[in-house]
Amino acid sequence: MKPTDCTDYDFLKIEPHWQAIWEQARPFRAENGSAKPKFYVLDMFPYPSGAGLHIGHPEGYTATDILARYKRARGFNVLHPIGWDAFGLPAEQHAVKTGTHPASNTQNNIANFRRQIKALGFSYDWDREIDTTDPEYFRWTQWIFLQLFKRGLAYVDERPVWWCPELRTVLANEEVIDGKSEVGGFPVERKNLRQWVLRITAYADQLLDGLKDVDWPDSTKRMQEAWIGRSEGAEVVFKLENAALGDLKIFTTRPDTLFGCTYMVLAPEHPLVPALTGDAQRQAVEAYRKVAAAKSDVDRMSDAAKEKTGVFIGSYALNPVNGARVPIWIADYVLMGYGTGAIMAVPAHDERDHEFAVKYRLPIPRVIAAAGGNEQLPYAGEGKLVNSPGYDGLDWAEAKKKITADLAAKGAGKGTVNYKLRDWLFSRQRYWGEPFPIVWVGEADYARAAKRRGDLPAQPVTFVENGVTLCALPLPETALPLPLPDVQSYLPSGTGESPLANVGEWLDIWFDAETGAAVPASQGKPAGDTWVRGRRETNTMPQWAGSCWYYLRYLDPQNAATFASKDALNYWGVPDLYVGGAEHAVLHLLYARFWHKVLFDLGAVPQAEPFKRLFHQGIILGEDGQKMSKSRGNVVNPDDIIRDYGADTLRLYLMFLGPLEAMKPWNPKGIEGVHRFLRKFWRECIGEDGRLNPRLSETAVLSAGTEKLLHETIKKVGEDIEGLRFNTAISQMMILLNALLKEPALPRRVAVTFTQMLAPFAPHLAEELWLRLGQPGSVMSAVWPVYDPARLVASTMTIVFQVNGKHRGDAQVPTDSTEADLIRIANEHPKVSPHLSGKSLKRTIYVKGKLLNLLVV
RNA sequence: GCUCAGGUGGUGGAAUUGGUAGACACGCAGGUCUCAGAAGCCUGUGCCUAACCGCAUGGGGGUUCGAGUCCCCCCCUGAGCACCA
Repeated sequence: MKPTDCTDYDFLKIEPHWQAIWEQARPFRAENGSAKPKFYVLDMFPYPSGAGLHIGHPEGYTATDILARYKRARGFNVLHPIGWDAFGLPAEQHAVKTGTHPASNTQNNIANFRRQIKALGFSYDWDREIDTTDPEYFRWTQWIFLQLFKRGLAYVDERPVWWCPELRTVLANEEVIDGKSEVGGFPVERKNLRQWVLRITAYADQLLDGLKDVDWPDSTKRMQEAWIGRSEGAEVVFKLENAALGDLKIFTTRPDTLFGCTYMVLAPEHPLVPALTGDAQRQAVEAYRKVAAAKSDVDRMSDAAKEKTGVFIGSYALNPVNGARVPIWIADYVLMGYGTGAIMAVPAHDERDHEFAVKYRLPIPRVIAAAGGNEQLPYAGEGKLVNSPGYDGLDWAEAKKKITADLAAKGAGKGTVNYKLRDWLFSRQRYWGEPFPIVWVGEADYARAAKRRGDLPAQPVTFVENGVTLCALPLPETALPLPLPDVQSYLPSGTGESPLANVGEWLDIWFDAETGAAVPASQGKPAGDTWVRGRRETNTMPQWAGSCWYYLRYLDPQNAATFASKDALNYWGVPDLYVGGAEHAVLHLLYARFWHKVLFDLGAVPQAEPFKRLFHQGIILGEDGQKMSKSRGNVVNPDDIIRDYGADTLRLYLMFLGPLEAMKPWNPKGIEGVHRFLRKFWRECIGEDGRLNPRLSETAVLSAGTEKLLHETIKKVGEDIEGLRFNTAISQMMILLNALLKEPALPRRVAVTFTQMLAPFAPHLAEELWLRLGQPGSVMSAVWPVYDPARLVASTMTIVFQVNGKHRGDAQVPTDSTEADLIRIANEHPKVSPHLSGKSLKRTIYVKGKLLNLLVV
């Protein structure tokens, strides 16, 4: 290894020089099976968009890179990987437009991202690079899906999607704006399609409990808690007046208010509605249901904010606590997807019911008395029961328990828990995603296959289409990966299915249920009774799938036998630190936790939580304080900054901007400051002729104050890196450098130590100076400097003098000064004594080593 | 509407957790070098002052010898959630 021959700090020469060396020598390789302690630091891998790297990427990536380099210097075997979350809609849209395979566009974008990331000098282990669109990667995504499938955690259901008749395609939520397609502005409607759904709700409690064990930002934990939305209450059974129709089940968190129930509300889609509708009401009910059905959930919520609506449907239910006859309404403020889709309305003690009851003139009897005699309704707080025969005077918490128990004894209810969390809609009607390793077969064929297969779910996953029951038969694990077939057109099928539905040869097959082999149905049935007629699943997986488990593949990315070996899983475990944007606080981080917990239950991973410590880097705003966007023209391109100032300066500036987690504006002037700092240090080491600066000395020693500062800096920089406080670490190095500039000579060993501290932040410059300062090998393989605690102790201290709490002066005094000494010094102090003269000292407060406050009158 | 997180110089931000508010950097001003400019270097820079005094961490009140930091009320900004019964 050699340095460049630059005489000046020519970063355009120095940075590529070192990047070429790293490219060739691969010094950042993490070693599986090392005896060293491990440290796994993970970035959220990017979606390689056509726009290239955004300035927000290098922000988080620089932070983790500094930590990775620091940890290596502290003797850790560091795993610091990167890869590509490369399935996704933009690549597919590009393919539709250009007719080229999305893979080619994706590979181009990846090449550009890789170039940009390498230009920043990040110490990734490129031997572990992964790409979610690589069949050797998604083979394991499909494998994990099969594990979920086998455990009954995947099922199919008809679920609504956005369908645009004009474009003849389904649209993602983000492609629908105000009820119109984003492209073309055509009207869209809800259409029910067969969808895969993952039973994440089965893990609701575990996902909630696990949050206790992780070191995450509180806000993110709370968001996940709110998203899961656990709520305890009771399911209460109301008999219907028309007993032939059975019972009406409702969920409530307030069984203590049952005596205050004056009407019931069903969601408009509730299955009992048609049977409960009276002839006189039928027309109004039908009309209301139609309007509600046309609205999306989003519309329903925004409309609802304005005013509640509903219709009486002409039937009655019987309150199980007192037999009261309660009218049944439908209203769209009750959602079919939560609880039982039906509620008891207690207008006195629920704001929404109150608003509705006022509008439709329904009675509002009070059943909870507020403690302060507060008469205002609605009242949702605590209190004692009133107007509730048999329970009057009970405290509400007590009454909840007692009423629930009494209902249970009568078989009219039970305590129960509900969640806001819904099962995860896991399919997309798209081309550019992982195909489901599933073939749909007839019931009889499934039954035959089941005899030969041990990897089927306890209950078959079925779907009825045109009156025919189809069963989901998985590919055997040995038949994975199931790659995407080539298609003629990336346009959707026109029936709402993905473009895969157009590929007849791939779609309709003879399927060997034992081996997973397939031949086109057009070729006729091969010999042997393991062959069944099938149609492949045409949906693909959502983009979340690949990112749900990528942190595990990095442990052992080339393994062809399993997603990661047991040894690798045991040695590396899960990331010690995960850094990424807060925009993933719920979805990605919840989905990944869910998959990880399933893998844990399978015995496939050794720990229950995937991300021990999580950190969100803040958003970098444009110069104008606005969010960066092309339309505002305030986007900062990393390539430009690297060209003008170098990667080291960009890295340093991104970290100097402010606390990592803060949202902060980019300031093009501010970057000059850190660039000057690097130049200053270069000039301290290298003279104008390109040789070592004569200021460097083997024999010189620092002044006592600067020597102390050096040790303080070593301490602070190390601690700040561990705590991800890079802005203050940099400012401390600036303080030290400013002091070194004032020294008569610079001891070479100090320049060396400074280079080491700077190395994680500005690695190219540090490597260059390390060699030029005559050090052997690479700065990265040097052991991190240690500070001497004895050097941190000063012989003098600064004491602040206050008179009646006001700062009046300070003095340097020997550390062994007593309070009496200090009072004497204060009295002699030219700034302090005027405030003391002619007054009498009442009291002194001495904070040892810091401050003396003299109270006088 | 609800729940968090924040409001510190002209700007980005520091402040050992109750002990010198404004570190470090940007910007600005003056000086130095230069034929000149750029770069560099030196000095200054919260506000008000000639200086002292005084004032100052969104506003108001409180606790304390002492409050950016703790407590109460209000205002503003950002994020998330938003009929979940």
